[in-house]
Amino acid sequence: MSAMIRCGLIRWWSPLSRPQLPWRCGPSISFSSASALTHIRESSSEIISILLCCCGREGNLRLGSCLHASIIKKPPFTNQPPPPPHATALVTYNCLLNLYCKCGDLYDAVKVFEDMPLKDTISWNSLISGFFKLGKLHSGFAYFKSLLESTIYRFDHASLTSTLSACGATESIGVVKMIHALAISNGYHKEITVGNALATSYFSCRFIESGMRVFNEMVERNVVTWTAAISGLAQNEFYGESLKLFEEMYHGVVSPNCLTYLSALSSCSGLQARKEGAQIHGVVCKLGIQSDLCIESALMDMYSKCCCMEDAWRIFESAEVLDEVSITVILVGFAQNGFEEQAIQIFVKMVKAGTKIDPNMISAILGVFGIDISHGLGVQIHSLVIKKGFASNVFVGNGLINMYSKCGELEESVKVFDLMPQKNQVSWNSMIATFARHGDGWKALHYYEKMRSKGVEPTDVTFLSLLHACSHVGLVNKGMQFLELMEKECGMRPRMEHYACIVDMLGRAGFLKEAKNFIDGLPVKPDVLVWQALLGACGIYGDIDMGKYAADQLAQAVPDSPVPYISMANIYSCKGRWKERATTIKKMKERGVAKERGVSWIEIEKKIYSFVVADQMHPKGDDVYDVLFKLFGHMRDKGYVPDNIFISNQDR
DNA sequence: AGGTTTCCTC
Repeated sequence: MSAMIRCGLIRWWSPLSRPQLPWRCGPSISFSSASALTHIRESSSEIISILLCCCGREGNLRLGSCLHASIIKKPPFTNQPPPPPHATALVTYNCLLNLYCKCGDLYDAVKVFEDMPLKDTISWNSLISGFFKLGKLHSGFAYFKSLLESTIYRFDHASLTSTLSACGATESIGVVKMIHALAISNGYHKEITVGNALATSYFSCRFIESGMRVFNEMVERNVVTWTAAISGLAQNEFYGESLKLFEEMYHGVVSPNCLTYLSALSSCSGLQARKEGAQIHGVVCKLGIQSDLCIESALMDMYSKCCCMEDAWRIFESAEVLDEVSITVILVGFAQNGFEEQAIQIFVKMVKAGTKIDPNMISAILGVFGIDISHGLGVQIHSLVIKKGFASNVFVGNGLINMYSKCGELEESVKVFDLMPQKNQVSWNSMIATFARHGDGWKALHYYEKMRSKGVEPTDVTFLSLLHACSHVGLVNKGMQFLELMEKECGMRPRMEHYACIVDMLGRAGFLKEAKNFIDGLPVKPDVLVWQALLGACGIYGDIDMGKYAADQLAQAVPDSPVPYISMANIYSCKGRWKERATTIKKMKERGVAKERGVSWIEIEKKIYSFVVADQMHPKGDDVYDVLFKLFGHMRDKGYVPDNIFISNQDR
């Protein structure tokens, strides 16, 4: 019996023979507890240790504690003939400790630890990593500290790596630096696992340079090392550097693994690097891991972020298994690439099919709501949120605020916000944006003050919404102050959107010269957004000269955009300069720039009717125009006069 | 290991 078990275990323990998939845990102990116990009476402590390890691996606390009981009843290490008894006792105790830690029973783990007649570094490490793996970081750090201060026991490389793993989660950079120093002074820094853990922790704490320094100075590097750096860079949004490193690895001696490909793909998503992403797609196909669910999700995400929904959809359709993540990815892809209807269809299908819904999917689908999606469905999703018990999720709450806000239900947004048990920066930003969107700039500023008084730090989006609010209320000085606050006090570099917002604000207030001066003084080359903002303002004030300048700049930036021509044509129209208007339109046509024709549509009893200007296609067109003219009559009687300012004489 | 919410102009 004992030989059989041992033989099986040794084969399984050997890393070479251990299958990669789908085995994730050890062998199962199939015999019943009772029969196990009868054997145990005669078993050696070695076998008990092995059995305890097995129980630990598969989380069999019941059988494990039976074994523990049998040890207490008849301690194997005291009656066993072969010495040395202490060594055996230590191993058995360590296995026991490991069992309780793995099963999450830290209370008994500590009891075993305290009762151990003899401990070694492994005992300490087991307990410390047990605490960390169960998220009891405080106790873990406390035991690590005791180990450091102990005069009897010495820490080793494993104590350092398991403690480092907890530093990443808490972003405790101080502890990372201390462990780094300890590692160097004790010669453990050359240990590959320590180097890997150090690099990983530095990246988790956003100390990118330190992480890279550790990586660069490592004498030996394995897949884990490379992957730590590639994913560390990706997680800190250094996508380009991450991909560069991936390329270096790919041409080197160490082969990437599944995790490396996932990290590289996420960098491609961040960079919207379709070409590189597709290359990795090819590589994973060659390796035969393209059907791994994680790889599939990462690929779909990459294609979605590169606006290639057809490619993303192909993967989704051919996927044999779907889960919450892959569904979320496709929902976000459709939602953010302007395919709101498709996203809704998939979501509704999933709900109807009884697919497991999670909060991430909900916040993803809430992203489809905009001005042209009816809010009836939004209300249904809100009730689903309450039914599923997701109402306290921050992401879901934020999604609901925005859904109501974009559907024009301001009070509902406020209600959701007030009821949220936890709010984050995005929640506050969403409220500020909501008020800005609804034209209540003062309320937006008020919520900003409230946000700061609660100790919540603003983000760049906060400032964007504030600038938006200032723009609509005409608070030019306040807006300029916010820009300064953002740069000087918060140390943030404004994005082009911020600059465009300032130009918009100055322009709306009629400060066209100041807007141009502001653009001239920018530290970066202005882009489309900025010129569009200036051009828009010229349109409001009918400034032909400035408008021409802005339109020229815009046409240079985006040669195939109709916007500069149409805007200029409109400015000429409202000044009555029909000749220049005609020349502008002619120029646009000569350059082959096409204006996309505006299409409107209406849904009546699940049928969609679309129509364009002066449409004659509808079979009941005459009746439609009849009603339309009657409505015009009513409008005129009520005192509403059509605004023909942009329409030239020939079009009237 | 893969995913989610906020963002100027119209």
